[in-house]
Amino acid sequence: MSSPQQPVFKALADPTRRAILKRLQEGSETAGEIASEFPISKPSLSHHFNILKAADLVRTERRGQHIVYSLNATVLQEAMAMLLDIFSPGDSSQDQDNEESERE
Amino acid sequence: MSSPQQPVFKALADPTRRAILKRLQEGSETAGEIASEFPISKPSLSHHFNILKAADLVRTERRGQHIVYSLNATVLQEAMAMLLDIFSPGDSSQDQDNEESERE
DNA sequence: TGTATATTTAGACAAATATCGAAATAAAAG
DNA sequence: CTTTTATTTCGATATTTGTCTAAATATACA
Repeated sequence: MSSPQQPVFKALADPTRRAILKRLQEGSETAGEIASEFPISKPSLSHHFNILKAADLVRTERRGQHIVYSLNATVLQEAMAMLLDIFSPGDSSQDQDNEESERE
Repeated sequence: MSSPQQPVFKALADPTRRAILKRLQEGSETAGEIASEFPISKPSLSHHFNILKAADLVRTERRGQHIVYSLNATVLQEAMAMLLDIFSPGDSSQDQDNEESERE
């Protein structure tokens, strides 16, 4: 319960971080491997990792010198559930074409 | 195809804007009505409206002096679809407990 | 212990963002 | 045409964000 989604949506707002998540979906990777795939510096990536960790979107595991990052899909699902809730609150009847409720 | 989701996720990153979307889900409202529900100034709200419009998350309709805002649920659905794609790319079998990738 | 490799932290800086009050625009009403 | 009401645009400002280089920490290994 009590999912503080602010950090999750903040984390998802950056394209680099979304790309990291997508990459991690295909399998856990070390920080260095991820860094080698992006055109930004390792400290910058580390900064993004911190934001993803703060949002609980990724988990880390030390393996020798390496730190392995892996995806936490549960939080991603919760974020989706919250989006679902926005456009159909507590009900499954989503009316895609939101007709004009003429109330004054 | 070709959904430029950057502005959508940026728009969803702000709690005020998510609250606006949630409010609009319950029915279209004029700018003034929405503004009266939030503790920030009307120019600030107008700024948020612009961001939501740029992301195509809301539509507007002039009605006399008022401007009526309504939700565009389709774009919200597309954002969810993209989240879905992050944690299970092109497949529907979502494994909630992402154990250490025994897939290739 | 000392050196190499992997990753993070510290500090700085430019760009983006959220906010405001004041002024501008648009439509309605007198 | 002037005033009133609704909303946006303008200009300013403080905070947050993404990025960098340099330095620090942590582990492995000779």
